[in-house]
Parts: sequence; C-alpha cells; structure tokens
Amino acid sequence: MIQLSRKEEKRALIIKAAAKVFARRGFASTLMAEIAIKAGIGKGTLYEYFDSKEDLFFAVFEWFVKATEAEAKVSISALGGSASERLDALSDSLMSSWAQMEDMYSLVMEFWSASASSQMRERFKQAFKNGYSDFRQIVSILIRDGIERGEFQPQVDIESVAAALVGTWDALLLQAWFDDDFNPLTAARGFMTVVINGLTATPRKL
Amino acid sequence: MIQLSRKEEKRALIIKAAAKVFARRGFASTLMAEIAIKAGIGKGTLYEYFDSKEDLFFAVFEWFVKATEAEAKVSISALGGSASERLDALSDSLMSSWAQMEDMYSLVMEFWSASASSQMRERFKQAFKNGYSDFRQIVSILIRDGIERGEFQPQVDIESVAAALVGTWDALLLQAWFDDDFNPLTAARGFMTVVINGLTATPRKL
Amino acid sequence: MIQLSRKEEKRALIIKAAAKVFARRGFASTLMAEIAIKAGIGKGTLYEYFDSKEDLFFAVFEWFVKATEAEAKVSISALGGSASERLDALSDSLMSSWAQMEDMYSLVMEFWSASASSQMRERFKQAFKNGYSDFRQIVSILIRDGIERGEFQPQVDIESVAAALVGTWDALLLQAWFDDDFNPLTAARGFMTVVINGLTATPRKL
Amino acid sequence: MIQLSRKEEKRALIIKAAAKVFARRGFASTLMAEIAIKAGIGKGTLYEYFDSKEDLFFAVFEWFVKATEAEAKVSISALGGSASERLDALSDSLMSSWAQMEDMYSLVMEFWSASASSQMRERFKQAFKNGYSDFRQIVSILIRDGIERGEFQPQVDIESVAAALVGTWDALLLQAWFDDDFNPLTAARGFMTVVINGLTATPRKL
DNA sequence: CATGAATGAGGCTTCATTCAT
DNA sequence: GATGAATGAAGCCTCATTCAT
Repeated sequence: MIQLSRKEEKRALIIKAAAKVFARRGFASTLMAEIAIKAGIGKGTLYEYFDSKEDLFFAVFEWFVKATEAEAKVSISALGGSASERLDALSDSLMSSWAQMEDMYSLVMEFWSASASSQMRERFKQAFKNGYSDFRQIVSILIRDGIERGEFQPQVDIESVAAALVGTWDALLLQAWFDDDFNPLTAARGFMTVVINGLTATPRKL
Repeated sequence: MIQLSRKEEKRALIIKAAAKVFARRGFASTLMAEIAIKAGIGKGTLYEYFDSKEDLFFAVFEWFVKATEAEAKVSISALGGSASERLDALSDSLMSSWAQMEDMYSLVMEFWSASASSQMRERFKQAFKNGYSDFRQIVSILIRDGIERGEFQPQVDIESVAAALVGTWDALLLQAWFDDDFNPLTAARGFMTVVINGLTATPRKL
Repeated sequence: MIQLSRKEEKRALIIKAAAKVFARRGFASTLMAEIAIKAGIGKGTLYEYFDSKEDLFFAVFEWFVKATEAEAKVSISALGGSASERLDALSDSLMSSWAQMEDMYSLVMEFWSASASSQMRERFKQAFKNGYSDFRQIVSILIRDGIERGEFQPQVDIESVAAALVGTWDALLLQAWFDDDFNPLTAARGFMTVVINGLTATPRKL
Repeated sequence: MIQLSRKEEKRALIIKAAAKVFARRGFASTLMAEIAIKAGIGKGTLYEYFDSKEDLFFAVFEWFVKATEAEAKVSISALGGSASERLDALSDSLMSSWAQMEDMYSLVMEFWSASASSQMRERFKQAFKNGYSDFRQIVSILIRDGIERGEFQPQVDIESVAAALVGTWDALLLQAWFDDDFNPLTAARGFMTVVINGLTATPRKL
C-alpha cells in the first residue's frame, strides 16, 4: 500500500462519509452540509477537495467501483478446480457479499439513476459500460476455459452466457434489495445447478 | 375498451407527457412547468390531477407497470407449444420489446432510484417487490408445467430458476442500456439454449 | 321587513357562510372554495354576487356592523330610569352579548387587521372611524342627559368619558377573547360602580 | 448594555427591518424579499436567523412586547406621590407614547389578527393573555396600594377596575388609530379625573 | 488551509379569478 | 344564472456554492 499524503487521506475520509450519506438519502436529498458534518469538517472544506456535489458523487462512484472490483478480484484469484467449480464459487462469492453490501446497495441504484439522466450521465454511463464489459470478460474467460478443457459443450455461445450470468447475479441482488425474504445465495445456487448442467450436458438434439 | 371519462382521459394524457419528460431528465431535473407544456395545459392544472410532483411520478410508475404487465400478459397468452418453446418465446418477446422501450428505459432506473432513497421510498419498494414477485410466479408456473409434462428435470429448483431468469432478462436490458452495441435478444437466445438444455438434460452425475 | 328578492336572499346566504369561514380561518387563510362549499353553491357563483374576495369580506364586515348596531339599538331603546341606571344597563347589555358573539369575535380582529394594512384599508378605516364616532355619540348623549338632570357632575368632560367607556367595553371583550377565565360582565360591573360614583360624587377638591 | 454577539446584533437588525415592513403591509402582504432588502441582506440570509415568515413575525411580536414592557416599566418606576398621582402619571405616560408608536401601531392589529386565526394562533393568544394578565397585575398593585393608604375606597373591586383601565388605555389608542383627530391623551385625562374621583369619593348611597 | 455566514437563482405549489358550457 | 375545470402570477423556501476571515 502506498503511503497516502495527508490530502489524499482526507479525500478518502470525505468520500467514505459521503458514501454513507448518499446511500441513506440518495443524491438529490443529500445535503453537502450533512456530508461535512459526517466527515467532521467544515462545509467550505468540501470544496477544497471536490469541485461540486456531482464531482464528489462521482468520486464516491469511483471508490465504490474500485472497492467492488478489488473484492471481486480477490474472489476470482482464489478460485481453483474445474470450470464448473470455479463458476459456482464465483457465483457463491458474489452472492455472499450481499450481507455486507446491503446497506450500501442503494448507492448502486443512485448510480444507475445518475447514468440515466443526470448531468453526469455520460461519465457514469461510460464507467458502467466498461465495468460490465470487464466483468463479462472475466466470466467469458472462465467459460472459454471450461470449453477448452472439454468440460463445457463447444457450441456454447460464450459471450451471451457470460453477459447473462453477469446480469443474473446483478439482478438477484436487486431482487434481494426489494424483498428482505428473498435469499440471493439460495436462488443463485439453484439456478447455477441448471446452468452448469446446461453447459455440461450434451443437448438432446440440436 | 371502456369509455374513459374526460377527467380520466386528461389524467392519462398528463401521465404520458410526464413519462416522456421524466425519462429524459430524471425526476430531480424535471420541471413541472415542462410537463405542463408537454401536456399542453397550464401549470396549475397539473395540481388538479396530482397532489405533487412525487404523486405524479408515482402515477407514471403505476402506468408504466400496468403497461408492461399488459404487454407481458399478451406475450404469455399467445404462448403455445412445449414448455421449452414457451420459455424461449417469452424470453424472445421480452427482449424484443427492447427496441420500443429503449427510450423509456431510463424511467426504470429513476424508479429504482426512487425506491432506494426518496421520500416515496416505501411506495416504490413495495410495488417493485410485488411486481417481481408476480413475474417470478408467472415463470414458476411455466417451469412447473414443464416438469409436470416430463419435459424438465424434476429436481429443478423452480423458484430459484424463475427468480434468476426474471433477473437475467431484467439485467440484459440494463446492459443494453449501457452499451448500444450490446444486443439483448442475441444474448438471451444464446443463454436460453444453455438454460433449457440445463432444465432438460439429465445431469451427468449428481 | 321588506320582501327580499331571490338575489338578495342568496347574497345574504353567502355572507353568512363567508362570515363563519372568515371567523374560523381569518381572511388570508380562507379559501373562496370553502365559502362556496359552506354556502352550498359553486365557486364561480360567488363571483356573480361579489367582485372579489375582498369585496365579499367587506360585505361581511358591513353585515356584521349592521347586526351589531341593530342589537345595540334594541338595548338602548329599552333603557329607562336614571342616567346611572341607563349607563349601567347599557354596559350590562353589551357585556352580556359576549357569550353569543364569542365565536364570531375573531372577525373583529380580522376587521381591525384589514383596516391596518390590506388593500381595503381605507374602506375599513373609515367605517370603523364612523362606527366609533357614532357609538361615542350615543354614550355622550346619555352622559349629557345625566348632567342636565343634575345627576352627574357638570364639570365632567363628556366626550372624553364617552370615548373611554366605549373603549373600555371594547377592550374588556378583547381580554375575554384572550382569556377564557376572564369574565367581562363582572369586570364591567365592578368598574361601572367606580365610574358612576366618579360621575356622581362631588370631587373632594378641585 | 450587554455586548451583543454579531449573530444577535444581526438578528435584532432583521427584526427591526421586518417590523417596519410588517407594520406597513401587514403580515400577508409582506414579502420576505422586501424585508431582506430593508435589512440590507440577502433573501436567503433571513432563513439563517428565522425558520419561516411566521417565525420572523413572532420574533417581531416578542420584540414589540419586550420593548413595550420595558417602556412601561420605566414609566412606572419613575412614579411617585399619591396613588392617584401615580395612576394619572401612568395613564399620561402610556397615552403620551402614542405619538412615537403611531406608525408601529398597525402591528398590534396584525398581532391580534394573528392570534385570532393564523397557524400561529396559540403562540400569540397565549402571549397576549400573559401580557394582559401582567399589565392588570401592575395596575392592581397601584390600586391596592391606594386603598391601603386610605386614599381609595375600600370596597373598590380592584381586579375589575384594573382590567377595565388596562382595556381603556388599549382602546383609546385604537380609537386614535382610526381617527387622526382623536387625542387619546386628552380623552384619558378627562376620564381619569372621573375614575379617580370615583375611587376616592365616598359613594352617596350604597 | 479551514471555515461557515451569506447568498440568490430556481422551483414547487397555492388559489383567486375566469369563462366555456 | 350557475358551474367548476383551467389558469398562471406570485412567493416562500432550499441549498449548492462562494469568499472574507
């Protein structure tokens, strides 16, 4: 870990404070004043570190993406075994992180919303596009590897399956957000059984 | 079609105008004045039909949900053939609607955002929860039917697969929103081949 | 009583409905719509009878003044006996009307307020000026009569005493308005004893 | 004079500016913008010191009451001599303040109006009730003192006379407000002669 | 560097009044 | 005459941002 300068430390401090407030109130209802209080600094000081509320929000977004990616990379690097096992493990790992990210999840929706209509639209949209693309890439590699090992059927449409799986995981967390009784881990496991069977088994007729 | 009263017609007119503006600008940036202009009425008239901006937004949400449900029901009622064919057809139907809903899709993100942190949080959250629940129900029935027909494997976890599929379709549209080059219909087809194979084929070992 | 035309009857009906609403809500917070409902007519109909909210308010004022005057005249015409007795009786009569006017009394304050700062300022101010002047006149006559009868001291400053007494009655009702435990009738009686003694008794030294 | 903090000074500045505008226009017609201009500050700054227009109005009321009370206390503390002389002096002092308060007097009517029907009703009503009660108390003490000195008749109803006198002074100023030709000082003097005679002289028969 | 008092553009909402039916 | 749907002017208040200290 690189030694952070005093300035960078404070910036990070503000971002974390802001993340909590944005998560609770949403972008529009968040007051810069409240972030300042949460960060234990003066309102004016925020502007020493960020040009505007939108800039700060985008910084929170970048921090969130980086943190999520870092976590995902740790999960993936720890994967071993067959392609099926690795896919299962990735799915489990992602769904398991739900508990710890639940209270920050509303940030994701704020980010989606921001990419849909705010002034920052393009910045967000591009970042999401890249993020999804990267994630699909990772899953694609796993699947391709499974095909090359002879574990998965060769005619599988790699890109499509990768995209869909990424989407599935995404959307299971979304459903969990809306419904406290919904368990994304269970649902993902039940579904992955079918998907891996579908990737593995010879189609009846084609 | 039932004859709508003058009042109901105008209400619907306002909702449609509002939907367009909310879709383009997002909730926060939308001006009531612009909606009024778009609807061709006076600013004050909006308040004859809706108590507040938030109420109008929620009315747009309800309208959107109803319209989407109606479309989904038409798709489903038209389904015939084997369970696999019906599942495929449902998937195709949903993904095909992308083209015509693309310019309204940002509304969905606004709705998500609203359910995350606005004052309207609970209203939206509840509605989403119910909506997802209903949709999972529909897909569950399709899958159960496939199992009963002996078409799908009996040990399939119906609820989990239904939830995951619903999520997948949802999230493929989301990816399409972020990436113009992403074709949700293609991705869904490639994925459904695997899923249906997974539902149909006897697992190698279990 | 003159036969009122249909139009005049309805006008009176509206005025009475408006008086109740103005009394409860005050001028500013009163909605024309609420008056219309109270009067059992359409909102637009109000404008067939009154040019504006202010006009209607002034009409209520005129009605109130007329009703109060009518009541006062009845009281006075019924007076007999010595000047002292008549003064006492007038005081009692005014204070006794408190119970039945209590729920309308806030109108008086609205009228005062209107004469202080509304657009209708001059209309109201003039009417109040005349009203007070008339009332002082009545009391002056009573006092002058007392002096002429040799009942009251000749050196009494008639105009001043009349003005002050009018004010006293006015302000006792005001205090009763602010304080439910304050009994204006009792206070007036205790005070009138002193005043009449002061009017009657030879000053110790002058 | 205590050194006021910068914040308190500005608050007082705003209150005085607001008092002038409220006095001229009345509560309803007063614009926050005009107060800001009159105070030489930005519109938003008002809300740093007061939560709402109503709050500011109530602050003006409190300031007005405090100022009036302070003036009254100065008058009373300066009183010497017999009870009659002190009562006369108090009356004169109150009536003499008319000239300097004439242009602020419409505030009083706005306050009355506010206590009759605005949202602030209870706050105002309570304050008025207490104010009148305090004032009656002061006058009661003067009268009781006169009785104890043997100057006034013992059977005088102290509370009633105090209440009535307070009311009389109040209402004489009100009449002066409505009628430029009406001199409250003269009227009060003429009346006080009678009242003091009434308090002093032995009743003819009773 | 840090602060927070001051700012004013901007938007939602109200409601007296109008007018077509 | 009566109505009430439609209107838009008007004003309170919010809050991101600035800047003097």
